[in-house]
Amino acid sequence: MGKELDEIFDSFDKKAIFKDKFLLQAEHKPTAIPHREEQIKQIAAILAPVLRGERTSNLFLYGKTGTGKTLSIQFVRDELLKRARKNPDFNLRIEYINCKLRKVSDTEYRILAELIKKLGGSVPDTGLPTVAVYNKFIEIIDKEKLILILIFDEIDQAVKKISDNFLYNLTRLNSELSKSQIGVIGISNDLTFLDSLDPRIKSSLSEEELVFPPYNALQLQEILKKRAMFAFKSGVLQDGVIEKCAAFAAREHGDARRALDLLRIAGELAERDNSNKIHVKYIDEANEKIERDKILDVVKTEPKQFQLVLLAIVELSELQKDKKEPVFTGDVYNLYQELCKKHKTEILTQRRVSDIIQEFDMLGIINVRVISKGRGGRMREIKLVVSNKIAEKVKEIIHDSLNYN
DNA sequence: GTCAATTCACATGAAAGAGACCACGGTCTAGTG
DNA sequence: CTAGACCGTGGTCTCTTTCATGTGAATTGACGA
Repeated sequence: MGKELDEIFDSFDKKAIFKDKFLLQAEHKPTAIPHREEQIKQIAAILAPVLRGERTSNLFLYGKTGTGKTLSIQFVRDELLKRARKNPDFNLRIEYINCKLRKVSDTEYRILAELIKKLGGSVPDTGLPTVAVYNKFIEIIDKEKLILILIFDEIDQAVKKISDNFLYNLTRLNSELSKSQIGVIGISNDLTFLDSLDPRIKSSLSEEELVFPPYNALQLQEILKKRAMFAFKSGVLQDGVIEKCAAFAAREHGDARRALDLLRIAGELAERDNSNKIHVKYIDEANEKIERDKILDVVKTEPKQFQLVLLAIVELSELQKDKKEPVFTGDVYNLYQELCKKHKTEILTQRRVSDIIQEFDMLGIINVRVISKGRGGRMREIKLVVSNKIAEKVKEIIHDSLNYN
């Protein structure tokens, strides 16, 4: 056994593939962001007044995932902070909050708590009235002259969960501050988000707007090439690998992050195979692996009731596959009830299951469309978007986790 | 045949309850001098 | 006398139920050509 392990470790030691894998990881911040020069300049121009200690216009950024929004804004942020340090007249703080992380920001309370924590205060996780947290927030900010810029990434998620008067409160907060000033930057990948807002909030939040268009395949290639040059040893990339990665990602609305992930995982797969070259086939494998990991991870961590609902969906779509009939809400609910009985679990109402189905849609495991069959009623048409192989795996996992507790 | 009303099977919303967690302030207890 | 243990109250959170209202088009049925 020891010898075998040695072999495994040895082969990793040789590092046949990577020179610097970190360059391909999502956390890596490149020093240059290709094809985003224009946006960066504009952001900088909009935010520049903070260097004089003035409030900036609120700013709103759109763009699909992986179009460089977060990267660009963080780039500008770092530059601003670098400069502002030289000016002792006031404090500049730019805080970044990702509203997608559930633990951080499912509620108004938590977002505020998170902000306060970042600003050096502390708030209990629960127990205080929200108003008290607001007051504490204001108190902390207004202690001294502070120019505060709040960046809310994926702000649409937060608003969906909370309601938009959170944003209203926030934009109105300036009037309660005597010394300090707050600027808000919202980032959203839902292009229709602004339209769904209350007009008053909309106008105050989006004093400035900026759109990040998706990268096209050529741009993606360029980005990948730049990174790959330093991330991989020379000569490990087979011809066409970059092109294929770019093509895959371009299909996914020009998602650069996805492209980089693909490349990195393809590299890892090659490494595991003891290959010293990344072949095109590894890209396909990597693509599959990303999908699989994403879904299996979700499935594993989902609570029992969710798993039962998903199991019902998976089994039904299996049944219906030959007939080419899609699955509908009612079918799912019926089977779900049976499964609950079988596993001695209490049965949730249809109302709740309806919501659960919708959550699976948002997680990207199923595809949902509301259709009307005329007098036959109105319901969701549910399609599983995972391959058969993964669906099988999902079933296995759910069965396991249901039987073990 | 045509057109509006009807009807189905849910979707979608709003409100509120249950049970868990927690902070805060007050009261009680035990250890200390 | 004081620090810490121990309540009770009131707040939040998540998950869920209950009640209410909305909805798109197939079907129905009355109507007129």
